[in-house]
Amino acid sequence: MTHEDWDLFAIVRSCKAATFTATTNTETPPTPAPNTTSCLDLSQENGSFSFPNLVQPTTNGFQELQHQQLVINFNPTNTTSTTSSTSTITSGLGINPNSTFSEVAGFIGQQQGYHHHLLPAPTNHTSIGTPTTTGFDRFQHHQQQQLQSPEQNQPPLQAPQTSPILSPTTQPQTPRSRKRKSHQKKMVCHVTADNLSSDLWAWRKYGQKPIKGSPYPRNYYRCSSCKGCVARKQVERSTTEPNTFIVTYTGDHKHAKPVQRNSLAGSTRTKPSTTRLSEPNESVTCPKRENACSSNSELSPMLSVSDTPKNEETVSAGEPDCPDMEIEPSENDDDDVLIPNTGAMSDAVLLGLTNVDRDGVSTLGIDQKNTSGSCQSYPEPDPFSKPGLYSSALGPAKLADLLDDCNL
DNA sequence: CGACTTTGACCTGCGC
DNA sequence: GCGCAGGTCAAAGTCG
Repeated sequence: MTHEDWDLFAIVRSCKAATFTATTNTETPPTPAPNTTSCLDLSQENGSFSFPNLVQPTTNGFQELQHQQLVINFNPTNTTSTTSSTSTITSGLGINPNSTFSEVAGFIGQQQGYHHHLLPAPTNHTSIGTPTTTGFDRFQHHQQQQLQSPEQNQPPLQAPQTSPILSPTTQPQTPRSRKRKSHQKKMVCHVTADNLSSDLWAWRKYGQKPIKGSPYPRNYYRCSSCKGCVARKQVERSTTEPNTFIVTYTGDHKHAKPVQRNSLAGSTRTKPSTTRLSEPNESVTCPKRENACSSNSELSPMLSVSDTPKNEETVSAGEPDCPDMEIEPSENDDDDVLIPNTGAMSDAVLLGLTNVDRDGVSTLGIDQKNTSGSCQSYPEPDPFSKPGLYSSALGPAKLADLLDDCNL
């Protein structure tokens, strides 16, 4: 398959439903039959599927946060704290923002059969049932909650600070802080290749490295919605579950969450066609950088997640975006603020990790660069790096073409 | 022209 | 201290 093909395929997939397997952990068993839900479907349910933004007229991230918080708040048992190693969070997949915990749980359960996600994992992993996009969002809120604990009911959503950017706390951004990521707070999400998604954030690839012990390279992305944004995302294919990708989010978004999926990302390549796949609220969309930054008010206090060394909190999201979220231990809780992204990433991205034949066969086709050490060669260029792939603002027409090309 | 991807080089943390 | 591996930078090239 050619590079092109792959790209197309990726794109197509990204437009198809996202399938999330609720793989619970790395040690997970065979990938459960994917719950196939199309993006469209998901978004249909009342903005469910965590595209609250898409559905609700949000002008900034606050509103979203607010309602998301609601979702999180309902969980009294949520013991996840910076110190605890386990917590259970359930959030609604396509759930009404005002939904109660039970509602949400029920919803998830019935909808995805993620019941098990509602239960704390036997291990130290935390399960979270979160739907798409918001797997991270929710997670984020969860964190926020934690942070806000006592003294603060501090309205995270409250008036945005004047300072365009960054909350003081989340401002590490020292030039080139090379702190070992492994020690940073991060969220690990396991998603299936089929899982497409809806990552509203705009990501820009800035590196790719072969990972020792894995035939698949790891791709590094940073948020491109806003210049100062330090949010990062790493995507790599699971060696044990070829069909599963491990997405790791680190850093903190310094701007409002885009309401529209990857809109722009500042790219001129992904020309939004006249008709967007997404919703109406474009005005609020993600921003071209300037806008985005200006509203970062929403940045709320993030919680440092877990610190239990070795005990990662696993957030199994019942949501497609992040069926399996793990909060990795971090040594430095202080400086690393974890920000959940919109959980899912586009299929294109995910798929990009490896070339996968249309029949699902992985072909390891990625350009590889070898920086130091183990060098593996990947025959083909990174498929999802092609312009327009990552940013998913494809117009229907274009999409149609692509689909056509893919014989889909 | 601006934003993106690619990719070699560089930097840093970590284990020995 | 050394070397490995992971993470990031930044120049070059591409694309719309």
